[in-house]
Formats: sequence, structure tokens, C-alpha cells
Amino acid sequence: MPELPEVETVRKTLEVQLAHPIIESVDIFWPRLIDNCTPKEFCEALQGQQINDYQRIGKYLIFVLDRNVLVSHLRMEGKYYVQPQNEPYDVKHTHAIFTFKNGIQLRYHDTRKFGRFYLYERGVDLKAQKAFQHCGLDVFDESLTPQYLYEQLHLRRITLKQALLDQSIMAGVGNIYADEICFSLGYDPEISIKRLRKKDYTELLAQARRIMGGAMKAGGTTIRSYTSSLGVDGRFQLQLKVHARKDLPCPTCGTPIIKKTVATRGTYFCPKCQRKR
DNA sequence: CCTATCACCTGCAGGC
DNA sequence: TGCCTGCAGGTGATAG
Repeated sequence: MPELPEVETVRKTLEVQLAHPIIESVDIFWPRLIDNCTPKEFCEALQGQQINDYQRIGKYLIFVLDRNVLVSHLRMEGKYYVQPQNEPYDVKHTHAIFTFKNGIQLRYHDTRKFGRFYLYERGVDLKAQKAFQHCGLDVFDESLTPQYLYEQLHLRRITLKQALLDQSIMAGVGNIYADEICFSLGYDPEISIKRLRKKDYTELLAQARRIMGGAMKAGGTTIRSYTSSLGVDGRFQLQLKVHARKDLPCPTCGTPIIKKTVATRGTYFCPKCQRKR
């Protein structure tokens, strides 16, 4: 479900809706949700701690507590709901509930159970932990430069789309925005990354940041049924130019958008505007 | 080290 | 209606 802009929207929403509550208790209904400790250890550790801060790196959401840091990756369908304790919830797909002292609950909902939680001691170097072992620099990290992207990518035998999706280099771009970035660059998603010259990486980074920044401003993208933790569905709709627009006219030239599989992912592009080399 | 493929899960749309 | 297949905004493990 969520790429960087959606996770950022969730982060901001939780910051407003929850502020800094104190955890009364935690219930885990799907044990494998917790990646690096047992549910019992997880629940006992969190009890009594306050949520002090909400952060994000790439697609990871980070809750900073008094003594621990809770890292949450929503993968395909993870969602948070902020609801009062007495409100009914979807028992089948709710896998974790955080109950706060003020009677509010934070409920983690995940149809496909792909999402994961990681618990760390506060103060450890997060980037050195298991959750982040394959996580590169966030799209908006100030130390992310065109030079770095060039060094990491230019010798690899992968397509442009694969490069954009590779979280170990630049973290945060997913399948939707990879297509949108390829469109704004005017490249076919399937071109070899080796076709890019060193100078092209400046534009690559600029367009990645422009697309992701615009999506964050719009509050993320909703296709199908993604709902932010506000519980709104479709209020924030970013206008996508190519993704999920098979057979619809290209916004630039009117040519029908093509859908094909690239790097095992459904990929949309304009066969006329996006050059093969 | 690099790349490709499978595994993890469930629900839904479309074809027959 | 029911069954089957393919597909879904992700990523880790594993096989070459």
C-alpha cells in the first residue's frame, strides 16, 4: 500500500491525532507481526511508556518512546486507525491494538499480514539494526546526492525501474511513483540504468524529489481502498499521470498508456513520450 | 557480489 | 452461482 508519501501522511496524522499518549497496554493477535522479539516481550516492554515522537525513514514509520523505539513497516496493506476503546473493530484483520491511558486506541490493520514491527532500545543506531539492513538513504536525506546515485547505480545490470525500486540505494519510492518518475523523466522504465550518463543523475534525483514532494503535499495517493489513519478514503487524491491508467490517454500526447510487467511489477508508461534510449 | 525467483498472506475482479 | 487464475502500492530469503 504505502510508499514514502503515504507513510509521511500517516506519520503526520498520528502526530496530530495521538499527540503524546501513554501506553496502558498492548495486544498482539498475530504473533509474526513482531519481527525481532516475542509478542510477550513486546507488550511488556511498551507498557507505561509514552510516545514522544513520530519519525520516518523511507517507508518505515518510527515511534520514539521513553526507553524504546518501535519501527513499523506497513508493506502492502498495513493501516492505522485511531479510535475510542468502545468502538467496534475488524477482528479478522486487526493484528495489534495499543490502548492509551486516555481511552483512545491505536489499531494496526493489515489484510495480508505482510507488515512488521521491530522493537529496539532507544539510543541505538537505527540504521545498524536489522529493520534497516537493506535500507539506503531516504529520498529527502540531505546526504543523498546525484554523485551517490551515480556511484551506486551506473555499473549495475538493471532497468531504470528496478533502480528506482531498490530500497538499498534510495529509500521510499514504490511501484506507483517509480512509474510517475519515469514519465516525468521521459524514459521508458525498461531502459538499462547504464544508458544514463553521470549528468543525468541530477535530473533523476530532482524528479524523484519533485514527484514524492508533490505527493506528500497532496497527502499521498489512493487507488483502490487505501485509507489513511484519519479514516478518510480518497479525500487526498493525487492525480497520477500514467500509473493505473492503462488504455487512457497520455496527459501530454494523448497516446494510450501501455501496461506491461517490468521487474515483476505492473508498469505503466506512454510509448510515445517515454524514450527507449 | 550480483540478479532472478520464490515465499509470505488475503481478497477481489474477470473469464468460463 | 461457483471455480479458477491472475493480480495487488513490498521485501526478505534463497538459488544460481
